[in-house]
Amino acid sequence: MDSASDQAGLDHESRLEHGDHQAVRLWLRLLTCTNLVERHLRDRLRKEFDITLPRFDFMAQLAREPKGLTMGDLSQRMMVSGGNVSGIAVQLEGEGLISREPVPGNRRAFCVTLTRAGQKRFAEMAEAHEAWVTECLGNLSGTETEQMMSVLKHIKHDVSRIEP
Amino acid sequence: MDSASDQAGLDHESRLEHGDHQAVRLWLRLLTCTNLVERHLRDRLRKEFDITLPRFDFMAQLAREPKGLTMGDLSQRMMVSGGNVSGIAVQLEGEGLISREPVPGNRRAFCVTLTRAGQKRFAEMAEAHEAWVTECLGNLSGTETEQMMSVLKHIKHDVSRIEP
DNA sequence: GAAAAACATTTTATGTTTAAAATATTCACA
DNA sequence: TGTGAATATTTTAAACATAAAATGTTTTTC
Repeated sequence: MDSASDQAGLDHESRLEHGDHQAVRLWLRLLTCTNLVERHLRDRLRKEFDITLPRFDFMAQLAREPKGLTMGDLSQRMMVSGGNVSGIAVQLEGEGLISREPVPGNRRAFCVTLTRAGQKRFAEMAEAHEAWVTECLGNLSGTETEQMMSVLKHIKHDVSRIEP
Repeated sequence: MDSASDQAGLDHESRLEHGDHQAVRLWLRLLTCTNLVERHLRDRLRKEFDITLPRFDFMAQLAREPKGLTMGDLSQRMMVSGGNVSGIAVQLEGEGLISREPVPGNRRAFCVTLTRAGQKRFAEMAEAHEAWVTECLGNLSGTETEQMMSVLKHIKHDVSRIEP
């Protein structure tokens, strides 16, 4: 067992040298690359529209669902905690960009929607945002984009099988 | 004027439908997927070693450079702000995992290194970390991994050409 | 029908992250 | 030299994020 699973005599020290195995190297590059794009988008959103990325995401979710979403829906779609969503909602409501109205049949939940002002503001931001994303990822060939989409799907599948 | 002309809802709606262009969809999938893996690793690091991802990254950078790094080096390599690195360093120093010593010729800078205890602790964590990453990304075929590495390199190149 | 479980959200406490200001040191150069 | 620019780091303030507790509402179950 020892000699079989021991990587051909690689001891602890050389594991450090050669330790950056394929998967780890891929992970580091993936992380670096995503952070690079994310930072770029965040900086531009802040500079051009004075808004943060989480607030933009919040509005983006609502823009896709004109009928509105509950706080729980938003938490789930944004993949952040409920308390987090709650805090952002207070701010956006204070700025008049969203409204929270009680749901007729359920006094626990709120229905959150973009206000008219919120829709207008988001439309401007979304257009710019899409252009920035295209600037970052739009130079890939059709093949590259498809490969990327496919492999990411594969990764997502693998990871979600672990998580439970 | 309101009733007749203001029913331009279709315009807005169709923009939403066709608005998710290729680049944006790729970006959303990339972001989701990276966050999924990152969250998985963070949870396990916290559960198994009671350490945060940033602290682990901090130590990982030092493990690669036994001669030590300055705070600025660390900030740059970790791609986070200086203030952030500063805060983490205080904590790790308090736990005896790193040491900060003045640089002979430069009284501004510190040379940060892993202590003996830090090296030992990191080695344990790194082994588990690599296994977790392999669990997430190790099921890809050789072709998939190569495609991913190649496309990510392309993206990184494109983005860094924008930033200035 | 009342107690218990589940649900939806907010509050609280703690910690992370950033940008920007502050502090201190070194370098460039007229 | 001596003044200003550049460098290295820390501090500060605000936004973001989470987990856990608290609040109020609905549903289940006996």
